[in-house]
Amino acid sequence: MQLKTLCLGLLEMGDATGYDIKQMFERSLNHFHAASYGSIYPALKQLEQEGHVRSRLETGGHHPGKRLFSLTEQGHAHFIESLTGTEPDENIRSEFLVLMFFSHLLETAVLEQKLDRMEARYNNKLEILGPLLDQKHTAGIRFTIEFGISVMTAKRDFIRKHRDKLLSDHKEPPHSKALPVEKQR
Amino acid sequence: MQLKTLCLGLLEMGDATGYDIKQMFERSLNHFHAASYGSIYPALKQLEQEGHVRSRLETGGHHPGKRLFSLTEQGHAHFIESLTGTEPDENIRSEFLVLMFFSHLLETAVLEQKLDRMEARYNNKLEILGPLLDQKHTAGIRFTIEFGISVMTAKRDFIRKHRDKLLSDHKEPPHSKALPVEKQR
DNA sequence: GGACTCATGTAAGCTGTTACATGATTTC
DNA sequence: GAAATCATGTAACAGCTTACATGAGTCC
Repeated sequence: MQLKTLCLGLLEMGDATGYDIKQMFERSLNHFHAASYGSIYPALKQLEQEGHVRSRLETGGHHPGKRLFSLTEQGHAHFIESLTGTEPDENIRSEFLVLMFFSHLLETAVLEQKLDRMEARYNNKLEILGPLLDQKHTAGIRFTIEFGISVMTAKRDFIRKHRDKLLSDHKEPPHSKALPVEKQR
Repeated sequence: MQLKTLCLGLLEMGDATGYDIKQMFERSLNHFHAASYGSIYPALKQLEQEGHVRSRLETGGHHPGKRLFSLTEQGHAHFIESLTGTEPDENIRSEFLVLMFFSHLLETAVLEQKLDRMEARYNNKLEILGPLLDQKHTAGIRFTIEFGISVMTAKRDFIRKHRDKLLSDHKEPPHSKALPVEKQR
């Protein structure tokens, strides 16, 4: 699924600026889809050329010059069609697991640091997801949040459970130069 | 992390052809990183230009013309450095969760189909991962397989647990045209 | 002899990121 | 008045996928 399609979907929830859409990505879709301004603004522009959205420049108010986008009938129809037609799937690219795959080539201290950082990262994501449950959501959105929490928890707990054994069984790789380990921020 | 770095890593396990590397991706890294021939062969070519790998054409044997790649000292050093320097992280792009996010816009039958297909997909991946545990692996590789199994299981079980409630609470979206649902393959 | 697996590679192009460039408004 | 947030956009280019093109060897 392209970003364009997703932008269309987010406009189903109400008119929004490019900035607003970026916020939604960061707040609600963060754990399963990212997007940058450099792709959002061009996507919106293209969608307008294709007639899927319309935009108007705000004149009064606090922020004159703001460009508010809204979905057209055509855009709505197109979105539903795309949704129905997309196969449920996932793309995962885990640098963490790559690191683990080659853990026998890492120094023990480095391996330990990677495990700890990843655990912290999962904890961090859980701390962001948790409070989202207090808000009102559609059943589907709630599903995505709870799904995210379940999966992050499984990942974090897996690290917690296997960390010590992995480290105690670990041997220093040959030719390791014992460089100082970069400090955790 | 770039594909080039990963190819270097796979060559740490022994000399290999581009084809072999593709096989490794499909067999062992499948659940956390994909790669196509169209990216593997150019990556290998570049790595050779950079002096990180060397290649020789097989002359005798069953497959003359096979190009076997091997890591150079420089390539090894570069790989270790890259590994040590990469932050443990993940990139997720889940079309499934996008679908769920907008589930209120899907017809009940379509939603049901998406959930079932995703569950089947997770089951499928579990069936591939399970037998990998019977083979001998480094502790790190075993970690990635078991991690994958834990996570896939959590995802599949989440769907199983929430499927019925989501479907029974679900309302047909307005203006749904009740098109026939594409049959499952 | 047909199907499948092994094996290599290129070209076009899609999709997105990073970094840059700018400026108004709000909060402290 | 400084910092943070709100707000829009572009240009360069990275990185990968898809589809194409080809051919030998193996299994049944």
